[in-house]
Amino acid sequence: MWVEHLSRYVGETVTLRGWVYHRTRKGKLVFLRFRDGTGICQCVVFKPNVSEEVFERARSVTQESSVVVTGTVREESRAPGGYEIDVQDFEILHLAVDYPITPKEHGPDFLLKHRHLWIRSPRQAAILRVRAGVERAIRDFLDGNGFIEADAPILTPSACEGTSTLFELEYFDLGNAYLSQSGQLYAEALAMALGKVYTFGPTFRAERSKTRRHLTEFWMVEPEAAFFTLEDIMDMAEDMVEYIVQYVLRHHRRELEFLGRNLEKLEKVRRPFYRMSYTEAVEWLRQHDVKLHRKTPDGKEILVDFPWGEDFGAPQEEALMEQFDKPCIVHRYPAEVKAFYMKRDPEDPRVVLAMDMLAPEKGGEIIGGSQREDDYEALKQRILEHNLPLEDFQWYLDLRKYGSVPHSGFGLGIERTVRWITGVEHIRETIPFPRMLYRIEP
RNA sequence: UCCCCGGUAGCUCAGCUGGUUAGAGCGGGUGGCUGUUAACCACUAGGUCGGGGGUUCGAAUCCCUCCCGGGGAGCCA
Repeated sequence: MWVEHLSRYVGETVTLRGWVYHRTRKGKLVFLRFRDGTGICQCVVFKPNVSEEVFERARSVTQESSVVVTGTVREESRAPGGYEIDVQDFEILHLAVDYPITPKEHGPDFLLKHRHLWIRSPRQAAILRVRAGVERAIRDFLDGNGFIEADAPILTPSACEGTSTLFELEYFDLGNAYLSQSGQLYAEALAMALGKVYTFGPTFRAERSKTRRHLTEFWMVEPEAAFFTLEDIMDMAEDMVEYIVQYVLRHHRRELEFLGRNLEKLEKVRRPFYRMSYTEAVEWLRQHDVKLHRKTPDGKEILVDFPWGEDFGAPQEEALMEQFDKPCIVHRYPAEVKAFYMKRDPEDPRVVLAMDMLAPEKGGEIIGGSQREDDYEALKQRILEHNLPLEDFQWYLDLRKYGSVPHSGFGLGIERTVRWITGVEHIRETIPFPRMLYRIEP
């Protein structure tokens, strides 16, 4: 018997097992806010209706004690949720002593130190339910479109996107290994075996970033498909994000409402999304006088017109997105600012066939993807240009040696997507146990 | 790595232009109340004012330094 099914049992006597979320005492009445993970319901203990011992137990029970409640379900407009339990019997399984998180305000440091308890609060539980919904929607969409889930390794021998952001560890007698920062290279090999694949798992970046958009451990889904071009992968990314948002609206409306999310804005997330090339985006930034902070060699800060060739930072992306009410894909970035494996645009060798999807409402970058370089010599050249150890990439070059085909893929960050859809400000609330620059516990 | 902000009761904060025994609300405890929604009322316990050093007759308050946290930049999903 769970709280979520309570409305089916009006007039009946039920037994609920769970925790005391809140208690109010009022003379001969005790109100208990009871939660069991599926929902919250109010239990009323009225002294004349129960034994002396039961009333005393209810009166003295503490927040987050585990309890068994037996009583009659009734509709009651004064109760939060519309239903309440008229208690006949009340048993304490375990009395919680000095539960630290009260219904009042707390600071982020305190809450994060108690993350193992913080997740019991209704707001955190709602966010984690939406997260589960986002993950379910992703698998639903990809499985339904013929993509095979194929997991990439987490322990890897080399870098994927450069060596500055890797967590390093010792791997027996074989030297250093690293925690994966992307499953993409393996996804490419899997796509050559299975056609359309996706990897889904945790990834790790040893970036020293301290913002509300960064975690050192985050989850990413990375679809990769043989014979897909940049255009194909952009269409698919739009399809998938539309599906995720509409799925969550359908299945987690209650949680989104509880979180205070503006649902009308999410309803608008329908294809087609906006699209512009990097070059068009630069023109827009210049026309709208969005400048770039630059440091001169003598350390002075100056403002300059946004130069073609520079990568966008968060301030530029935010300025660009203010005009849009749904996501926008920016494509064809300068080759210099992007990863070595991205294919050059045959129509403009200065740019690569890459794309980022930016979410509106300060959602930021949620997707990064590209068409991959499929020519053996060109790829080898890029690896050398980026000063990467060729021997580590021999297997990856093999993919261009034995039946190379055009292929594309992208990575979608789960936490950033959950952050955007729920509207929570900080990414630390979108994963059960966040890993950040200065925080690894609990 | 760099820039900005902060650290006072279990929690959230006030006090900080130096001056007696350091305050409030919440939470805890005790008592009161049959409808509370973060209840209310009364009483009560609770503090090396982040650590170290310095200035001073006197430091929570000023200075130095270290530690911890928050926000942002860069980098990225």
